[in-house]
Amino acid sequence: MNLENTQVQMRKGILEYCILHIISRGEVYASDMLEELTTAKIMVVEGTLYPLLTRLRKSGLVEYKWVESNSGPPRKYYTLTDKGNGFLGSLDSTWKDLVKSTKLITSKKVKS
Amino acid sequence: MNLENTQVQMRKGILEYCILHIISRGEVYASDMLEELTTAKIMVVEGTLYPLLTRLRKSGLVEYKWVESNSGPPRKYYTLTDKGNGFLGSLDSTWKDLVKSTKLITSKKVKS
DNA sequence: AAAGGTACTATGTATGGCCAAGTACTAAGT
DNA sequence: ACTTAGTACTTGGCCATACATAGTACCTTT
Repeated sequence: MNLENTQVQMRKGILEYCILHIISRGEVYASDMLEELTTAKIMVVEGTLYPLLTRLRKSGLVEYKWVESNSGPPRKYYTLTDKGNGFLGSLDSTWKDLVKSTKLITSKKVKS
Repeated sequence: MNLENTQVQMRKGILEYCILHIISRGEVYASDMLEELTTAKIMVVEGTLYPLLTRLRKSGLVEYKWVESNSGPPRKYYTLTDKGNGFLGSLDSTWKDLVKSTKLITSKKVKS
């Protein structure tokens, strides 16, 4: 039980939420997402992102289409399905509740 | 990949953070923690809490002393160690960063 | 002594993030 | 034409946590 490990655990599920949000804003492919996540200081590696995208697709939350690139191999451009949109809405609520609950716990003063 | 599952994943790591916070405010035993977590709408069951407390103890973040109860078996009252206090401080930063990063992602407007 | 409640323990399952190695395609250098 | 480097995506295995479930131990009440 070290710090690094706990930080990893804290990210669980949140990544999925962030990815769905990014995709909801327009067609993107994996490298776009990695860039945006990195900018937001959420470190992610390929081995995490690609399996996650596969899970999302298998669950019918996202879909993709191949698009040719003029500087490398073709890319999978992802978009949200209707189901994915509904799911994202639920996650919004879940996340807000979680932040609120945590704030309640962590901002409580020492009992007198 | 259903909603309930994702909600469980989102909680990972956060529970540990909340528990440490609760213990940091004064001596408590398991049922006290369960009550406070439930009040904050963070649902936890015994099967999750007790193993977590054991992990925290084995890592030297918390310690406990037995205290007799006048209405049942004796209880383990937990307190934070110095190490636990330092750890909690780091988690505070980690959590704040995570919330900030998530906000950055989820509040971004659709690209024009 | 029996019944019920409280406090804690132990075992097994599932999931997701991560590492590491690998495939496939394109573009540029020689 | 062949090699090298870079980009995009895939796959298999490992680990830690949350949870369900069952079980142990102790105390009080009747």
